[in-house]
Amino acid sequence: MSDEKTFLSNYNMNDYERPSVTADIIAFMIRSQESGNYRRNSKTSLSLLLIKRGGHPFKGCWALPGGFLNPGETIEQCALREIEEETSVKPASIMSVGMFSDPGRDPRGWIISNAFVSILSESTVTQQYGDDAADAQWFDVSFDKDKSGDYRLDLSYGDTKLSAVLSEEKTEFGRTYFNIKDSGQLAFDHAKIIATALTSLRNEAKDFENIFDFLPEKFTLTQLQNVQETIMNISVLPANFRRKISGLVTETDEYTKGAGHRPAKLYMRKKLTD
Amino acid sequence: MSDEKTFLSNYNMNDYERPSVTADIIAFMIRSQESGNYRRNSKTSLSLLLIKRGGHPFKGCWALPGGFLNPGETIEQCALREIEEETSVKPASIMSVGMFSDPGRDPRGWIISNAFVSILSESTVTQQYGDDAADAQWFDVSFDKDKSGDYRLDLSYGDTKLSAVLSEEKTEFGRTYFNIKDSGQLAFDHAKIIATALTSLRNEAKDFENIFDFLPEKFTLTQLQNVQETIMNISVLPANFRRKISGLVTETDEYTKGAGHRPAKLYMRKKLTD
DNA sequence: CAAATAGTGTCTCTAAGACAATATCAC
DNA sequence: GTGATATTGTCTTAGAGACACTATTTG
Repeated sequence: MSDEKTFLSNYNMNDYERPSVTADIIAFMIRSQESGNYRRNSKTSLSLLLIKRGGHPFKGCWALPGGFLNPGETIEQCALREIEEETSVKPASIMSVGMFSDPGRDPRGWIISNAFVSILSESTVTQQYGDDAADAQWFDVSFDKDKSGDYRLDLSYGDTKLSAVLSEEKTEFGRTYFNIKDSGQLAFDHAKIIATALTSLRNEAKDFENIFDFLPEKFTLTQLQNVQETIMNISVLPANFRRKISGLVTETDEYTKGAGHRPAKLYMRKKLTD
Repeated sequence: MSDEKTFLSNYNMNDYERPSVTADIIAFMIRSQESGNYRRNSKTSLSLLLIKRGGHPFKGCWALPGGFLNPGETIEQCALREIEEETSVKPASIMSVGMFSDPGRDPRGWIISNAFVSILSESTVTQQYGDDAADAQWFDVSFDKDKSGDYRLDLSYGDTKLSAVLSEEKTEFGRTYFNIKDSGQLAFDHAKIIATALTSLRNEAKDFENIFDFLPEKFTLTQLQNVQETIMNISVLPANFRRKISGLVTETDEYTKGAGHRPAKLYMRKKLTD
C-alpha cells in the first residue's frame, strides 16, 4: 500500500512519448506611409513580422517567429519571451489563436504549436528595433476571399512577395479552420496559422477589443478609425465610428498641429472604473 | 554543405526536454427532471461529467476526463477519442478552451493540457451509457459571481457536493482567466479549467452557436429556450426568444402530445444553404 | 372549466447606417 | 479663398425588451 509521495517518486514520465511544444507568434503592427501631399493624412497598412529561415528545413523560406516551451514557464510566458527576443518589445497583450497539431506539420518530428497574436504599436517598435537585420522583416498583409470562395493571403516586403491560397474548412465557435492549397513559400503550416490569426484579429477588432494597442497612448479618432478599417478591410462613416467609440475614449486638451487642415483633438483610452 | 535530407536525418529531437501533453474534456449535458405535476414541463439543469480518481495523485478526488496526446493524432482527435472512450458517444462538436500550462499544475511533472468543451445530448448519452460506473458521474453545475466578486462553482451529485471558489484575474479577447482560491476537492487545476470552460460556453450560447447540440434532432422551441436559459442562467421572454431564433430553425409537421396542455410544434435546426 | 403551456401582435427604446452640414487649419 | 480633414446633427430603419392577448390540450 503506497501513499502519494511514494507513488510520485516511482512515477516515470519517460515511459511515454512526448511532443515538442512551441509558441509561434503572429506579430501585427500598423504602419503609416507618407502620402507626399502635405495636406493629406498618411495611409496605413497592416504588417506582419516574418523571419527568413537560415537553416533546414524550409531554408530560405519565410516563417513566423517562435520557439520551444521551456520547463518552468507557461505557454503565454514563452510567447512573450519569444516576442521580446525578436523585437525587443513587450506587447500590451497577446491572444491565443489555438493549437496546431497536425501530424507531419513539421518535418523535424512531432512538434505542436500554440499560436499567439501579438499587437505592437509602430511608435514602440521603430524606436527599439532597427531594420538592419535582413532576416527579420515586416510584410504588408492582404487577406480576403476571392470570387471562387478561396482565401488569398498576400504578403509583401519590397520586391519580395509571398502569396498563399487557403480554403475554408469550417467556422465553429468563432474560430475559422483553413486548409492550405498553396503555401506560397511560407514555411511549415504557417500560412494556415496566419489565416487563422487574421480571422481572430478581425473578430476581436469588431468590438474594439484590441485596436488601441496598435497606437501610442494619445491618438486622434481618425487614427483609431484607420486602425480598425485597416485590420478589418472595411470602411465606416466617421460620424458612426465616433458615436460607437465615444464610450471607450477620454479626450485630452491636446491637438495635432501643422497638418495642413483642421487640427484634431487627441484622445486616450478610457480607464475602466469599477 | 548539407542538404535538407541530411539535416533531418541528423536532427535529434531528444536534445530538448519536452512536456507531456494532454487533452482534458469538459463534457456538458442538459438533463431534465420530472416535476411530479403531470401538467408541468420538466425542469432542466446543466450537468458535467467527472471521474473519481482511483490512483495517486489526488486519489479519491474528482477530475475531468482526459488523456495523453498520442503520436499521429491532432489534439482535437485526442479530445474526441477521450470523450468516446469515456461516454461511448461521439459529440457533434468540441470547442477549445485554451492551454493550461502553469508549472506545478500537475505533481507528476511537466504536463500541459488543452481543454475542450464537448456538448452531449441527453437522448444520446442515456441510451449508450449506463450509470453503473461509480467512478464516472454527472454532476449538476452552478456557477456564478457572489456578492464579494468571487465566483462560486458548485457541483453536486446525490450527497456528493464539491464547492470551489475562484477569483477573476482578467478578461481579454473574450476569454476570462481565473485563479483558484479554493479547489473544493477537485483534482489538479480542474476548478480553473471548468470555470474557464463555462465562461466560454456561455459566451457562445449568447448567439445560439452551440445550444442545438444539447437536444435531439427534433425539439420544441420551449425546450430550446430552456437550454439557453439553463446554460446562461438567465430568463428571457418567450416571444422575444422565438423572434430571435426563428431564422435558425425549420418547423416540422409533428407535435408533442399527452402533455396536459397545448401541444407544441417540433422544430429542426435549419440547414445552412450557401 | 381550470391549469398549464404554446404562440402572436405590438409598443417603446436603443443602436446602427446614411447623409448633410458646419468648423478649422496651412498654404 | 482652396483643399483637406475634423466634428456635429438628424433621419431612417432594424432589433431588443416588455407586455398583453389569444389558442389548445388534458383531466
